[in-house]
Amino acid sequence: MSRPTLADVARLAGVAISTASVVLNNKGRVSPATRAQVQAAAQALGYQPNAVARRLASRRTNIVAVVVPSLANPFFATIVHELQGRLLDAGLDIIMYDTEDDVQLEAKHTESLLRNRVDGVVFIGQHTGMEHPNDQILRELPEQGVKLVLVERELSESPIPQIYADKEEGARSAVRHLVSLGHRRIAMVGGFLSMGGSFLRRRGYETALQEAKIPVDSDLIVDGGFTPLGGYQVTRELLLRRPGITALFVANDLMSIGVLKALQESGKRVPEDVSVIGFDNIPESRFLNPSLSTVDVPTRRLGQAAAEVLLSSLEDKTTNSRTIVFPVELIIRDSTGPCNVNI
Amino acid sequence: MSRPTLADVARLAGVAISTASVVLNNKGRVSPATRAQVQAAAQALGYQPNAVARRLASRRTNIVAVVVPSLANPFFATIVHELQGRLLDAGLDIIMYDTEDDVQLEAKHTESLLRNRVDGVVFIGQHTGMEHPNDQILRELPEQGVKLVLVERELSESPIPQIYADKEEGARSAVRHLVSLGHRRIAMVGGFLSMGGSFLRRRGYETALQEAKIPVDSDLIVDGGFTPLGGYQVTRELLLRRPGITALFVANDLMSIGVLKALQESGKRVPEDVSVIGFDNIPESRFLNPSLSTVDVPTRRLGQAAAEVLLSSLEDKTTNSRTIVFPVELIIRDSTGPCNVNI
DNA sequence: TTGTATGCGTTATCAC
DNA sequence: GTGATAACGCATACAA
Repeated sequence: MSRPTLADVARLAGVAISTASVVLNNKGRVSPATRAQVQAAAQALGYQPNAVARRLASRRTNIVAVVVPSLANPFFATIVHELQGRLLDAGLDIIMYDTEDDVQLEAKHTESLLRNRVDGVVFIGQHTGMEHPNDQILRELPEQGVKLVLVERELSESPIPQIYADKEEGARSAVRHLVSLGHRRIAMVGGFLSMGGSFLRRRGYETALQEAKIPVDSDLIVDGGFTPLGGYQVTRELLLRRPGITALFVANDLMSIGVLKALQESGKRVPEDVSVIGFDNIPESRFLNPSLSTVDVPTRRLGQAAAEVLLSSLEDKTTNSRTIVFPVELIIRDSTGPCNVNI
Repeated sequence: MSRPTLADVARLAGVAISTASVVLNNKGRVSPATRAQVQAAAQALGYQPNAVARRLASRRTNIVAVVVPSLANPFFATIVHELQGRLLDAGLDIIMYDTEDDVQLEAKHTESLLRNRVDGVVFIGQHTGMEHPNDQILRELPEQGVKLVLVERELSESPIPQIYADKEEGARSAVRHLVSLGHRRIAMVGGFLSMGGSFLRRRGYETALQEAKIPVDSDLIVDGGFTPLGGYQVTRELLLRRPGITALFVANDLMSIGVLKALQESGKRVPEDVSVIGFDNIPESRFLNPSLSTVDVPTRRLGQAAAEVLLSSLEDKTTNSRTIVFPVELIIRDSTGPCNVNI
């Protein structure tokens, strides 16, 4: 037979459907006797409430959508991991949308999430420094009655809560660290530069250079696509074009792995000949050879904070719009050292 | 005003609700004229069908649940990434459950997915070599009318489709590679050994040793918890306890990073003094120092295959129970070399 | 081709 | 306390 419904439970318990509903939801006052009967009946039938029907009737889905650029990216996957834990704890269901870094897919998924009448949505992205094609869609979500939280994604002049790490300051302090070691020819390996992928980090990089009276040479800024292979290739190419560089600021640790390899293959010692500093502080950074200086990003806390903000936003009727910027920490290990080149 | 319903559309178009429904679902025959009217009305109102109501009425949710041990684990995250892409393409929604490697949570999530009346579920796990506490729950899912696919998780004597990589054979060939290089004191760094986390790899390891007439020394089998830090710690400890080992088979590449570090710190050269071979072939392995010999696991194809099997399983009424074992490939790089120790 | 009527499984608002 | 009963928004079998 098919799955038991509330009607089946009520019939077996000898009560009305509404009574059974009240009991199973711990709502109104019910006599202990009938309460026990209903619970026994539900137990006996192995009754599992139909969440779909419940949603339709209650006008609340208890679903939140999580929109993420790519689960294949450990940085985002970690955020999602933390995020979903809290959300699940709160009894919510999570519909996951992986946009695969595709703007069109993102828009499509937004429609889908709307059709699903989700109560809230967490949008994870990357600061681009420019208007994102889907920004307008995001702005409209609250009007549709959907609670929204942005993680690592900016939306200017908006009351929507935004949560992100202070990557600009992180980049600035990383580059200042290199400068303080005497480096002046400092390259930057970014990711998705044309799409603004490492926009804030680039701005921090440039700021730090300017503060040190070092001219910004856009020829020293290359795009490694955030992958080890990209970091490797782009560094090889950079080394040929600009053999004089003594330090690299790399926009994430994953790329740094490829960067270190390229350096090593070309006979450059790290940090004696060239210093390298990464970004993110992924678990493996500490164990690279040499261990990687980097900037620690509190990835997990980003996810936790997003969950908390959304949760409270879901409870309150108030449109609380707090924006949280997490500080970032410079981690100095063995891949950065004094500049040994006289200029 | 609230969101428009099908009734609103029908009213504006001057037709019956059912007609509007038929038009928007491309079902029965409708005259081009009314079709256009309905579409225009829907357009004008910005109508988005309510997926919840649709599900309740159609007795099909078009939702599939994905249950994964941990999204923080890149191996699983990659599988999920591939998986969800196909599923989303097929117009399905995905409810994600991260069990955080917790058996109880997994059981709880299974109830939740049942309440959601999902059409199908993809269970991702790890071969444990033993009965899993939740195995019984899995066996019952099909009875509830839920299509089920298992990825990297075994369920003995079951018609449920199972998809996994041939990790046992991979481990065997990895260890045989070490043996062919003259190694005899070969340690294994596994993960979650007590929970059977690297069960198949361990079996392959032992088989290869036995084939080479090398006695299995359980003292050489340690648990690194699948993390770089774990690999590092456990290797340091192993080196103290058993300085004579000349090769290590490591159950995943992530741990290998820590293993290499520990070796380097203790003055061992790789591969001159000690050979190391990993597992998974993650993108960074090629760029480690030295580049890591490993076993390539077609992670992405696992996800793709899971999607395809579930999709066809969702269409057919037939209980097609195909089990797919993906072959695995030995990748020899610079971290393995001839044994230079006379025994 | 189009419309009517019923049902999907709950929640929620009332009377009783 | 308890029980009818009306939504919830849509799909679908059937009638017209």
